[in-house]
Amino acid sequence: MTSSVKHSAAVQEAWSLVGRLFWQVRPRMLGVAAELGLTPPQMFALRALDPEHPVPMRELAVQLHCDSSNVTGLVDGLEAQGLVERRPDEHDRRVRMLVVTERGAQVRQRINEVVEEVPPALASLSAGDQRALRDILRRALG
Amino acid sequence: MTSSVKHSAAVQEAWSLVGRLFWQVRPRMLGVAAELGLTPPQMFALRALDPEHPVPMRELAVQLHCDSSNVTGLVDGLEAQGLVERRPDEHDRRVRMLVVTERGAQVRQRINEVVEEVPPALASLSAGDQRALRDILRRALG
DNA sequence: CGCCACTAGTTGAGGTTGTCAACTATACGG
DNA sequence: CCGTATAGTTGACAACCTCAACTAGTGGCG
Repeated sequence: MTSSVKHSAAVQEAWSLVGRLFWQVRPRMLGVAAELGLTPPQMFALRALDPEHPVPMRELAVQLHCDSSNVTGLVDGLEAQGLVERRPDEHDRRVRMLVVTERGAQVRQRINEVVEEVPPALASLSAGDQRALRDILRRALG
Repeated sequence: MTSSVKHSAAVQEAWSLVGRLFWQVRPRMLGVAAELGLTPPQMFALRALDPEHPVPMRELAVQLHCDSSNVTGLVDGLEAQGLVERRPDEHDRRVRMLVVTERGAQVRQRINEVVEEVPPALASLSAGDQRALRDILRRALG
């Protein structure tokens, strides 16, 4: 379905280097999940939630690109560990709002610390390169 | 365990933008796996193999950062679809070399086309930015 | 009001992933 | 030749993920 599109050799190589970057970071992600007693999907789910703004379960399913029934299980796990609560919605009795608990917020914070940890390859760049990289990516992603 | 390290705001933001890039691409990855009748892990496994240079199963386990017993199952799946063959090694009768079949190589090619497809955000950069991006990432990843 | 189509979430079946522990077969050093 | 180490498989078990079926609740429309 996806068709081959012509790309410059430069951007092609850049993209492949970005791929290597992510591959390098993968073990760290799995590590923090294990450290916190979460499975990777549970970790992504918690990270996708916002402690300030509860959302319906459906919303989480959309953000994770998965089926609602899958979210049921994920949330079961998070709720069992006291990281998230299902709270009935006031206006629509069908929906359950996902509320991040106090402890859930702490765990989520810890996850974010690790996820946002800049990989050594990037950290070792010169200050100028770091700024240039940021500026280019800003232009790319708006 | 992983501790917070000081990073410049610039590289921090750059890294977070890279994260957004990957999130954008995820659906495409899942899509091509489905299109080819593969599960994502099977797809990664096939992609990790080199049609030119067969490797022992152990080697694949290392590259995928997973247990050998897991590789057994993955390879079972790929072999059942005729994409990979287990071939005895000449020098060590314990090891099975993983040989990508003709059809396996075609499927792998298709996977790579999609994986290497540069996301629109990067493709829309100016030629100069594309080259600069490549050069910076080269310096980062050596 | 009363029907009907639609939506949120759960449940259960079924296939896959991933880990660990136990096992077989083979290699290799002393 | 014996002991230790390694490659791969198997089985048990927990989790993921999708689909189809179901319940409960919503909201439009005659």
